[in-house]
Amino acid sequence: MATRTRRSQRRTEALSRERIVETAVELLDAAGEGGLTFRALTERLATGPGAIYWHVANKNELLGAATDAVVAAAVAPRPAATPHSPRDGVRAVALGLFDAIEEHPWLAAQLATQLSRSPAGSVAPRIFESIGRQVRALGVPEGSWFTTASALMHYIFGAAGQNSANTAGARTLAPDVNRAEFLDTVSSAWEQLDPDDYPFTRAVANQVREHDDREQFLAGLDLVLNGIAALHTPSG
Amino acid sequence: MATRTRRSQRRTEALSRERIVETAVELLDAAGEGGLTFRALTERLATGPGAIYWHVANKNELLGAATDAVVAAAVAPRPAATPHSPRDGVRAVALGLFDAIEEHPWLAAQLATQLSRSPAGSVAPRIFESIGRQVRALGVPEGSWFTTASALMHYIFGAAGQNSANTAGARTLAPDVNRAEFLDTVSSAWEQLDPDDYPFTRAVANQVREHDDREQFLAGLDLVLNGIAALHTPSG
DNA sequence: ACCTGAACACCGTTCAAGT
DNA sequence: ACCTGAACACCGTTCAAGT
Repeated sequence: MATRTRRSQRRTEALSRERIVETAVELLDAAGEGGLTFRALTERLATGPGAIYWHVANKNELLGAATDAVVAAAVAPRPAATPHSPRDGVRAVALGLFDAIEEHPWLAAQLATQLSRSPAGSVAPRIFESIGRQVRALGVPEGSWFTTASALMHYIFGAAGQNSANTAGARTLAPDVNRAEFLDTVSSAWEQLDPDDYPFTRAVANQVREHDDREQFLAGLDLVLNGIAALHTPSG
Repeated sequence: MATRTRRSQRRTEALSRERIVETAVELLDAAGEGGLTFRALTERLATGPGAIYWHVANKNELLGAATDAVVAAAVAPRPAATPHSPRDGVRAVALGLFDAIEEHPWLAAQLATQLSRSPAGSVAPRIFESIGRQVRALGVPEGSWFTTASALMHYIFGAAGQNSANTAGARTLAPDVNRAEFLDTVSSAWEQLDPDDYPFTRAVANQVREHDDREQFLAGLDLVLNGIAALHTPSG
């Protein structure tokens, strides 16, 4: 059923698990994992801690529910977009997760934590299904589905996580420092590393400064897609 | 265990930042992130919180130092092993990180958190340099170094993180349940998903049960390596 | 310089009591 | 069934005081 968020009349709305989760996501977005406390929650929802505990078992479950809600929205197929090719399908799913992690920087660490706590939960299958359908569309033989989908998922998680790290890092440094300035800081720090210990890192420091996150994410994704194609080319 | 076990010999050793970090790693290994508290630390080190704060600024810094210590050990080149091929070099570095995350399950989430807090810190360059040297050895042209090394690092982080999730998950379920039984549980859960919503995930549920983590990790790594080779083959 | 330990503010969680 | 809010155990951190 379609659930619509109505931002008016918040205070008169009845307390519900859904509204608690929604508020939790807002608090996480606003101030990171440290921003989600039961006190902040009770204040925003104008209630007591006992009321929240009636709807959710504990903070871990709440974090899990917040993670699931955001992931579900991220991998939900967009109505208008029908991909022209299987590769575009993979890119669409990947960018959906990439954007979600960028929009909710707390998500990367939470995915690692939540997947470890309950991989049989709803988050892992949701993501896996979404990626897997594209793998099937790529023409990968069934015996390789699991390995291929896993490899894609791992690349996407790793890359999106690192990317959100850059976004979050830029925020941590200073509120008014934008991403370009932040990358500039990292690049400069890398340029000043010991030449004997860090020759490679120093050599690419300049590429750090100039790179575009999205472009790089897609370039890496293409690397993985090429590897998949190399294994399963029909012509041989 | 209600009785506190304190190694009396410890007390005679001088307190140092190094010993604090070492003890922090032990606590993290034993009980996860929740196991690292200043109270547990003071008990083990037979001291007061003020003494610890003389050596480390706060808990975040301590977590960062613990992460760095473990990563440094993981990417340190092993004396005996000289890889036979560039690909073997990549595999060696990747497996070093893979094993470290498996041995220290808290590491995956900490890497995500710590890299976001200070990407200009020591952890990111350490890992990047280690992977980058292998990328250079692979013969990748310099203009693609950053993208290629990033893609490899992202895959490794994502895969190793997911893998540690399985290890940690097995521990969470029950102390005496081993990994095979845990994967069996996940597999069964996936088999019971809604056929309309999760056709792909249900189809691969059996591959979840049968897969070997290390094999799958290396198979995915080869996928990425094949993709890299496809872009930069000097001749066929 | 290095350490002690009581004290403080804040956190997640509980529960007898209300509607 | 759903909510209130005081209370509890525990946490990270501080700081006047000691050596």
